[in-house]
Amino acid sequence: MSRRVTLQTVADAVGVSRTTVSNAYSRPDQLAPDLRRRILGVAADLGYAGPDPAARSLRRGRAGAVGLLFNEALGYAFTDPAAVMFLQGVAEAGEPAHVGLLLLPAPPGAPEAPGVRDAVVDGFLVYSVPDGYPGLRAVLDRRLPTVTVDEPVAPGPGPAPGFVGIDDRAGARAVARHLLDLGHRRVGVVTDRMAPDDRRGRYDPAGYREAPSRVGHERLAGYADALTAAGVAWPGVPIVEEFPNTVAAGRAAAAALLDVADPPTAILAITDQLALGVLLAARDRGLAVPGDLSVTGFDDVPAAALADPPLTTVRQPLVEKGRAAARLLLDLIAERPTRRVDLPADLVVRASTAPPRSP
Amino acid sequence: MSRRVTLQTVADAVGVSRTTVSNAYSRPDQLAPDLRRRILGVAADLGYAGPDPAARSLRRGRAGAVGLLFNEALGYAFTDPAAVMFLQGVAEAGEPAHVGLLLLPAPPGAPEAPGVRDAVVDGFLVYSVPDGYPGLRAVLDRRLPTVTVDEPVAPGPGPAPGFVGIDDRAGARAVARHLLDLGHRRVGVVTDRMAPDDRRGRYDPAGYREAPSRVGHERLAGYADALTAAGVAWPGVPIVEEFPNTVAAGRAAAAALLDVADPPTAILAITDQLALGVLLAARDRGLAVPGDLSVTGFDDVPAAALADPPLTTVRQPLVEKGRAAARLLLDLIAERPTRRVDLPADLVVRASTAPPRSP
DNA sequence: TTGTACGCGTTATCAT
DNA sequence: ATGATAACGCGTACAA
Repeated sequence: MSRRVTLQTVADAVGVSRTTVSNAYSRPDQLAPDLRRRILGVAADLGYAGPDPAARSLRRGRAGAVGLLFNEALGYAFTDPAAVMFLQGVAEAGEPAHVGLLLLPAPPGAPEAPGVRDAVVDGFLVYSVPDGYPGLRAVLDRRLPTVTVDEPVAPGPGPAPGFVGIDDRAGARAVARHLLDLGHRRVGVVTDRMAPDDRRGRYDPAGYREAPSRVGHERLAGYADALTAAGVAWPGVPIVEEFPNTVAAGRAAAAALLDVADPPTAILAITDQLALGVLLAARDRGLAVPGDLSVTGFDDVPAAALADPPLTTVRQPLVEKGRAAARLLLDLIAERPTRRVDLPADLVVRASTAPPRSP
Repeated sequence: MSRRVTLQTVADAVGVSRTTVSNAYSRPDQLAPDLRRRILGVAADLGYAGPDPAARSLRRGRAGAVGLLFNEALGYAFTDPAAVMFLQGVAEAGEPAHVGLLLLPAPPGAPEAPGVRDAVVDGFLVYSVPDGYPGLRAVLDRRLPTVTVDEPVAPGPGPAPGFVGIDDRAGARAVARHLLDLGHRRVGVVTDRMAPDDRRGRYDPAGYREAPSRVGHERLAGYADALTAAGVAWPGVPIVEEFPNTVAAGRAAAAALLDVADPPTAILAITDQLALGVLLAARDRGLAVPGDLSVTGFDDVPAAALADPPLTTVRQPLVEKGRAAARLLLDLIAERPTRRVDLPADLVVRASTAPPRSP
């Protein structure tokens, strides 16, 4: 077995210095064109695959890629339309800058995050990962430029992370008020996991060991704002927690809300995915939406508009969120001045909401 | 400005050798636990971010990540449900192995593919990229373990690429035969780009400078098999080419097929996305599906079942394709024996097809 | 359990 | 236009 082919091998074969071969690849203008051709030719004959990216990255101090961390298993992320749209935005903004996107495996369960430690990247994008997740700590420990999305983090040892988010509370307030304006007073709430504790069932704000997710907290607070202002006792509104953020989970959570003596006339779901599940649960029980039950979501993923009936929800600019996050990170990496980005969240009224049958 | 903190800095501060500090991070069992704690403590005080991944990767010869190349701009890939499901499968299979997924920016337009050249990876996954694309050449030049999906490539200078695909021809034949069995004889075809030439409009097999995509070629061949066998003259069936693979493109392509004197009673779309667009084009013209027009797709993405009417199509196991591709690549990287993987493609009859109104 | 010595493959700098 | 030299930061025999 012969030794691995490197710049030196090629240099020796051509009879020039390593530097010249390097230039042939990385700075074509520093070279006589025909010498360059000769070098490339010999390299091809020798089976040289080009400058080693790891060595190159080590020497130059740049990686040409950014790492992405998700709050769930990677396979799941591609199941969540909101995450996919975010990724789309990131890709759109990153492509012109020629940066690769390194998706990191960091399941919430595993305390270690070897993928994060070994990632050859210039910075990190952290999507919707509440402070306290082990993978997030590993990211912060890398002390690289970092942007968190949706969930702000306590500043760590490294540079202060950038942040991109929306006004979840105002959005939630708007959709809850919409329901109240229609006349609803008996409402229920379906929420995704509120903290890494992985609880299911009746939500009880007390007793969480881990810090809650900002998004969950804010959306619930927005609902509370509106309901309280309308005289509906907020602790008293039934809230069911389920995960992950899927249609199936929404269906299950709605069951707990619906199968009681005096069911709500409207259900606020904290995400569209969950709301889609609530729609199914209503159908399971022969309940007409919005006749017997009004249902609202949050996010406005494409499926929301296509649902039957089309979902009243809160729109957030998901793709733009990805673009903004990527731009912010690129600015951070280039040491350009940056600022926090807050995107809007607007109520979108469609056909899944109507006045309650019996007020 | 002080010098950058490295293993050596920490070693000096603690009064041990570099090796020991390295072990503290990478081989905890080679160390007295309390010495390790002291080292880690000093490292934290010094602001040491841990072993540099580029240097580590250079030294060990492994990257812990695989590169992914797409046939379209990255931003677009997240728009294509089939691509997203593929990614989901890849992520599922890659996560247990702790491999990162490096999504590479390589727009078909750009002849250079710097992202590919600089990718610190152990292998490549190439999704649906026809031989001849510049980015693909760059991948092959890296001479790393590679798996191509859907489109086989001519063996290059490096190791022979693995391949994962489905029996597109059989699937296409089945769906075309289904239409023929229903009594259709006047059909039209809508296809995605057949080659990198980026043509739109009436398809003419001649005159392409670039090699055609295998998938497109095979699916058309499958249609031809069935139609010819039923006595329908294949060159004679109108075929319209559009791109990219989107609902909008399908709508536009269908218009060209429908707005003629003697329109087809059925349209075979080469992908579900395009078929969904055909459905829209039919609605635009007040044509009932399947009453006035039968429509078929290919892929069976989730939206196909949810369409109005639900789409008759050919199912391919998209997520499984991703898993298989990732497993194959991992095997290749580990120098385990591998084989080509062929997945099934099955006809799924739903409500978008029926006998023609007037035979 | 800890230290020594060397090499991983490249690019920046400066000289020629 | 080309070459010599010195980092870049780390892992791993091997010896102690």
